[in-house]
Amino acid sequence: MPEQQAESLRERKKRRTRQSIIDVAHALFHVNDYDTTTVEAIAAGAEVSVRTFFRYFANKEEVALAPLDEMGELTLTALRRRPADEPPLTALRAAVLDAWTIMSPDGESLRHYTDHLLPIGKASALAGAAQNRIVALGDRFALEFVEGDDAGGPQPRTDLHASLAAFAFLAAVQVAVRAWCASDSTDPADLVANALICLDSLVVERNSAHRA
Amino acid sequence: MPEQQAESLRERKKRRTRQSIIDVAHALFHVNDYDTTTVEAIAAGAEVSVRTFFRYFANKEEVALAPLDEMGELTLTALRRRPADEPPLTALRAAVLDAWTIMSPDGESLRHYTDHLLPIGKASALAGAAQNRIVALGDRFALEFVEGDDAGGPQPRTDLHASLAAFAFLAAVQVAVRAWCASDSTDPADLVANALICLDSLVVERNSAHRA
DNA sequence: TTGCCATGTGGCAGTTCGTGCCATATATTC
DNA sequence: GAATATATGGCACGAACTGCCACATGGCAA
Repeated sequence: MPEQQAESLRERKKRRTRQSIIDVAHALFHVNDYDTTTVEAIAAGAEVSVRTFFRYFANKEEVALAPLDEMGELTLTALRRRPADEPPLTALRAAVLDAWTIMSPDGESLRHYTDHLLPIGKASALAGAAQNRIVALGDRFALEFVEGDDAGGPQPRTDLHASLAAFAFLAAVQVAVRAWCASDSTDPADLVANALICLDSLVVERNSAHRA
Repeated sequence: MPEQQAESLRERKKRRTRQSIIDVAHALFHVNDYDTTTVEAIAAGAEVSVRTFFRYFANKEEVALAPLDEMGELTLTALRRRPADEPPLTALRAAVLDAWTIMSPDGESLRHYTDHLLPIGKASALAGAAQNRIVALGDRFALEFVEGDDAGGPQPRTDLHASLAAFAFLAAVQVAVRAWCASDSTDPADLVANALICLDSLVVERNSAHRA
């Protein structure tokens, strides 16, 4: 059998356990909220011990933000598929739209993503943790724009510009997401619309509205 | 006595206790690091009970980030002094430079600020909490650009643009701060230089460097 | 001064998150 | 089927908080 399953029984079990924990956790987050849901309850629901829970996830935040991480990976993958000579913001804009729409033709991926967005937006304790992940993601985005240059050493200017593009982009997405969470819409299309407004106005920001 | 002291004895004691906690905490953060410094040790150093510590600060992060909050307030004050017809990013850029330089002629304020920046940058646990404060600050910045308009109701487009300006600005500052923390410089002037690069390139981002 | 009231403080018990350690159970390999 | 590797569970423990109650201290009026 050439196309043997690469996953051993052990790995399959681990994968299922991990997914089970995620599912149970988010189900509980939906009923109660994040803060009042204890790790003990999640572990019990997933039929593992609390100790084992912490072997799969370093902390409670991590399981809550797992979907966000997934979307980050999707976007990073989409970014790497963009032509190498594209300006950073253009590439990032296209990448996130790819990750949100094209990469899930039925829109299920985006729906699955937005379903977990509200609980995150409501739990203020999660906002900080989410920002941590976003910073890490921004650094990886930035790397895409500097690596490949001749010298491997630090290039302050280039690094600054690459980081700036990445984090300005992430700021735009976050503004869109936060506005979407604050609105009473549950339609992912509204989120995309918000994101388009923000991303488009990012590059023409210098001409934007004046103060009140 | 018309110019009587507005502060009662009680308020003076509270202020001193609060400042004492902050000072002791940051001194300890400097010796050990943030994570290994216990609230118990801080409370003991400030000669208050742990219970009282938590009456002054909701959590350990809050005392660590107190200097950051101060600088945020300074910047917000500086922003409000800018002419009302200035474009958002221009006003924000001027405001933060004012807060960092002009508002403390001797540069002591900025030095005092940067002294606390390194410990924050090193403690990853603090990064998330810092982001929380920054988000709150961004919202207040954004309010400066929408309030005063005729209708008090929500104006999605305006809000999006105002928020975007605020958070893109904050992203630029953060990139500058992070780069400064990552470098081995302890000179506040280098931080200002970084910030200038980031803020200036933010408005011309569309013409910036291409991918590797 | 004396007394009353508001408020700041300390101590203690208890909950939750998170970790180190060790014994046990389950998978993999030979 | 034995030897080995790895996953799991249980327990004890530390640290961050919180609620509750008793006490002390400052502010104020008679």
